[in-house]
Amino acid sequence: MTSAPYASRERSTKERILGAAEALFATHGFAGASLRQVTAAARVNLAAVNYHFGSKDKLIEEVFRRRLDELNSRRLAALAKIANQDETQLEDVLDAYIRPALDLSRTDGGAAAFVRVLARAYAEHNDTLRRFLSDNYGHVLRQFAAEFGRLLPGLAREEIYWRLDIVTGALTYAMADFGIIQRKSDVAERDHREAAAEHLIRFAAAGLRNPSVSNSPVTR
Amino acid sequence: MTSAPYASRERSTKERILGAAEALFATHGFAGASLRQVTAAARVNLAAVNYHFGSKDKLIEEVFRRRLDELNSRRLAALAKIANQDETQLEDVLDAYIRPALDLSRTDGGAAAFVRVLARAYAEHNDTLRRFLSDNYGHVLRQFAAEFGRLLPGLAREEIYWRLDIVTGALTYAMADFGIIQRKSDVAERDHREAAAEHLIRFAAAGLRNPSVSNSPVTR
DNA sequence: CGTACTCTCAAACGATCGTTTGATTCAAAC
DNA sequence: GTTTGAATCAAACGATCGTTTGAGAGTACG
Repeated sequence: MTSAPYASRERSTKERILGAAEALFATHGFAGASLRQVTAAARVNLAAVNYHFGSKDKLIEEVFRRRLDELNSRRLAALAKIANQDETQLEDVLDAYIRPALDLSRTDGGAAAFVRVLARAYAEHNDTLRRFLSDNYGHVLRQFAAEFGRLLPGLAREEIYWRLDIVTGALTYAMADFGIIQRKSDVAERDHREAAAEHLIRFAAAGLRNPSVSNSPVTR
Repeated sequence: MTSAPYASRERSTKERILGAAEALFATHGFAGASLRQVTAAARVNLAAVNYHFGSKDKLIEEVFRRRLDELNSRRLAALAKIANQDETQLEDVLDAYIRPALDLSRTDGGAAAFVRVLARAYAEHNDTLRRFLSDNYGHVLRQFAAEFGRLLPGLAREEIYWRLDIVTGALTYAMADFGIIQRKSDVAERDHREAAAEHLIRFAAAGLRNPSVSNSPVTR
């Protein structure tokens, strides 16, 4: 149980599988990446996946849980530093929401692939996977919504959620590097992400500060 | 060639395959939906796909081309009505960009599934598919960027593209119905989409109108 | 009629999929 | 030294995949 005879020679078998699966799922999708590809990339035996995780589906779940827990705790830690303080600006809360996500997408060591896995999970529209995300995500969203509501007292709670939803959409898109903006070859990945984060925060701040309209349709 | 003996009895075999493929690709992904599922749903023979389209990859391409051409022409038609006119508001251009996309996502008859296929295509991160989208999409984006630039003379062209990219992200997210906002059971699908479009347009207008900042980091 | 051609169909092809099996390796427990 | 049990391995399992085949149905044209 606690021995793990091979554990010290490098990263453990489980970790190598998780890393390889994360990268391959991001590139080829859950159905598109086979366990043979995963185990070959991780340089472990094919049977190791079913031995350590039970099945391919369980492996997918584990890939999610590992990164999502880290993202959630980073976001909440950043929020805790600024919540309910007088000098807190709207941009600070957006920063706490956006930057951990974009940071995760540029971490080396395999985490970069996760954001595309996450985006794909949304696209999969798999209800069980969706509920899994909602369960591990809902309380974070509620805490951010509360802080946004404090800084934007003129907006109804439902309006807050509408706008936060828009921000999340743009952020998800940016995380997956979907964008049409081609990073110039002389701009480092880090700088590009930083520019994306700043643009997104400023854009979102302006959108969130927009005064609420009563019930009229869009001005035409 | 022109006879098509079975064509008149219902929709053609090709059309039935395209419709079924669109729906199943959206639900299960390109790799996850098999040709046996597609042909069973379309009530055609398994070999019909390879006969009419050549391969599964060609079928995927055709699913895209059919809907993308329609979206592009609708957007350009809406833009042509308002471009380069004195009384045109920023919201009008956003409407021309956003509403055809959201309309397409609520059209019955199968088109609704396409938006999720489109979102998935982004997530797939397939370079050939990406280039295909860029080729059939780039000129539309440039025309919109030109009109936005006319209405926002204070913004550099690169800044326009950054912000338009953010709008596209939020729109893609909304099209796929990824949102965290749960549509209430007493709200019709149409009304929900309409509310999403209006929120998105207002939010994006505020974000676009935000004055450009020189080179300083985000206000903290 | 016969010929030509398009389309459909059942059946099978080889390849690859996720999973299971049973033997083997190796470190720790006794 | 023997036993124990976790971990790894090659090999095979049945199922399903995309694709191909060859025969047959149906229409149009001479």
